[in-house]
Amino acid sequence: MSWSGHGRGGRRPYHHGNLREALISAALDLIAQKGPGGLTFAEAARQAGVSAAAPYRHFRDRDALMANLARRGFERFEQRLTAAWGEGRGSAIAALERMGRAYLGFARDEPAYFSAMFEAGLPIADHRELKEASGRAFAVLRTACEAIAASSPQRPPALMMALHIWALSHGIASLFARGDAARRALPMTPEELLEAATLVYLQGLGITAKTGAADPS
Amino acid sequence: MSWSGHGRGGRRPYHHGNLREALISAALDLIAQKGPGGLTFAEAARQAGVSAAAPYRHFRDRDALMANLARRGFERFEQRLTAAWGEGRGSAIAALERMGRAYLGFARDEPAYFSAMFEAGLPIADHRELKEASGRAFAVLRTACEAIAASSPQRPPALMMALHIWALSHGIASLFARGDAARRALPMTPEELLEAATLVYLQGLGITAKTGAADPS
DNA sequence: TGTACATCAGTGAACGCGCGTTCACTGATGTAC
DNA sequence: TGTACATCAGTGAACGCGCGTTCACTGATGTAC
Repeated sequence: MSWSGHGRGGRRPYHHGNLREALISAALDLIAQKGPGGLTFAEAARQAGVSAAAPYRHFRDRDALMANLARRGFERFEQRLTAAWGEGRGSAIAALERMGRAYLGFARDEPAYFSAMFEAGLPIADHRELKEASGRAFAVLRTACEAIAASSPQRPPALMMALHIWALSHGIASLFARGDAARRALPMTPEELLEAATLVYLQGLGITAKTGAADPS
Repeated sequence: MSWSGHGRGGRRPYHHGNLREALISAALDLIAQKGPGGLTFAEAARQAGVSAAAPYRHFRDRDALMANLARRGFERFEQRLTAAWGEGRGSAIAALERMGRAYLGFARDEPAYFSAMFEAGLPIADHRELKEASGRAFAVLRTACEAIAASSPQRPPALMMALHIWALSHGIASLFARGDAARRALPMTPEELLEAATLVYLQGLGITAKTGAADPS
């Protein structure tokens, strides 16, 4: 980060050089520390080391910054889910378990993104970009469920499966796995809880693990 | 509400008479309209028609008011779940379905309470009253699961069942059933989604509806 | 039944603070010629 | 290669606003005698 260290000589350069990214990073810090309400334009500017007026060159207002955060969050989330799915490598069920762990891991490792995406009160219907980014992340889960449904004799509706798994993962993530102070205690790991629930659910659809990897015993 | 209408003569009485309740009611309005961050002491006082200093006679600060709201929310929630359970009337499974609908109904009808309970960022571990009230609400669900587990040949662990059903209900409630702008669209009712998921889950535990009331067909 | 007094629940003025936002400006950068 | 100029990304001062909080106060209520 040579542009922020600006080497020898104590003088800050007039141009920040990467203010947009610096504001986003500061905003994530603020949300992680104080929740979505703790994000203010003024404080983000201060943390980035610029005047209070500077952020207006990059974001229309606080809400635009928050929506940008949420969009980025959904993109990172999608990437993480896609990597976990890994084209169903191993077995589709093992891959679904990996996705579940990826969901929980995201809530734990990126509480600020999680908060911006799901708890900032952004009216998702009003932000097209946001709705689309959210849709792309969900599509990964749906693809996984389609693969599993296709190999099941009962042929359960994949959309329904995907919504169920999403809700289950989201419930566990927001109640028990989140990486901030609102996390509730649990007599086991969230991963164990989710894995057990998923296996019971799949069992209910007549789907059982074909590989040894995910045997419920 | 004769104490706020104060009949003939336009003069407001010096004493409000029920300020504590009025503040709580105003706070719920504010949260419902603008989210947890929209609750300020000053605005709540204004809506209740008193000076900005008056609330300090009843709550130490904004957080104390929020925590009080959350506690009341859990109590109402517990009542609603208890009523829905109704000692397992009908069949235990039918009663569990009623509880699921009660969960979603609460998120829809009382978005402000729901928000204060789950999204205000209160560190639940630090508020003993809150943790206990939350625990009592969860206990209702656990009781229901114990009844169902007891009548099942597999004897699944009731605590695990209760956590699964809680997470599932909570996920659907916060994503799709909440009564505010953050609700996501869904190609069915949240109730249908939850009922289907619950039946699949129970099926996975080897539990099927004994009465006709909840046949998955 | 009346009266004195303690207690309670409110007032309203005041203060400091931080935020959002605008404005004319200025320093730096990139580009056309 | 140099130079003029347009454009961009910041500054910093200023303003209004609403919030939190404290304070001495005052009006109303309840109770002891």
